[in-house]
Amino acid sequence: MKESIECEIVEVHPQIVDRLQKDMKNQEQYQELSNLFKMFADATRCKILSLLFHEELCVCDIAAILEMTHSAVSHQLSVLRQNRIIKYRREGKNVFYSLDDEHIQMIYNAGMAHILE
Amino acid sequence: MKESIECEIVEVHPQIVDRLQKDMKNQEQYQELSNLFKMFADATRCKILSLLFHEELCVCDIAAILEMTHSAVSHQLSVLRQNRIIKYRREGKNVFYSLDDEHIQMIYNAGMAHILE
DNA sequence: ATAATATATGAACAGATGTTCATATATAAA
DNA sequence: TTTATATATGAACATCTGTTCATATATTAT
Repeated sequence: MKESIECEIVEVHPQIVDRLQKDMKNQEQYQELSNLFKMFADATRCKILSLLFHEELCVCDIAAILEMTHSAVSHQLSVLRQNRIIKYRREGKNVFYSLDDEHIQMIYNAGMAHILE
Repeated sequence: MKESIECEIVEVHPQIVDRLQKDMKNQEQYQELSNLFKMFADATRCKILSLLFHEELCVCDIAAILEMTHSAVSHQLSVLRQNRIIKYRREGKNVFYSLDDEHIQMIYNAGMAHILE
């Protein structure tokens, strides 16, 4: 704690700290942003999203493609749905999922571009 | 388990499943992609990155700006460094951190565009 | 060499996350 | 209505994650 308190008083570069601290005022925005990225921060969800880039799919097909239980897939779809990443449409017994907006693919592609460089 | 086994045998749309399953072969790539997004999936790391978009900064300044302990900041910088998101440069007692490549800001901006829509 | 400052790091801990299992709901067919 | 199929969901559990605390290392000044 000693070093911490001293450094807050002494501040290595006070003008830099003062200037940049103003950009940090919107705490909620960073929380929202990190929550968005959290949706991409799991391999299963990345796979689901990359599948939905092709076409809308029902839970059963996604589970079959990924060789996972329906429950695990449904839970992840629920997370993605609650975070407005995907939307759904019921058709008889099936529920078809698709992307909610095209920003999602842009984020995904930006990440993929980094991986593939 | 019953439903799961039956559905893997019956497969709701076999041709769709067969076709899309081929894209799923590169499991490692999805792991790598989700690991990349994990770097953005924490509010503290998002703040650190947004600071480094402006200029290189030392640990002490980042800690002062974010009003966090040096230790917490240093741990996060260590995570970002190990994942090649940021690089560092020592100058006397200070260690200055900066972005490792410009893809990082593109990913961040794509996420921010979604938030701000 | 000693002290001070800046940063790094290991261990511990609490909280978050993802899957599984069991069960519930919804729709359609018989 | 009963049965089968598709999906959803709550609880439990193990694992992962982020912070704190204590301590270590590195550099500079005295």
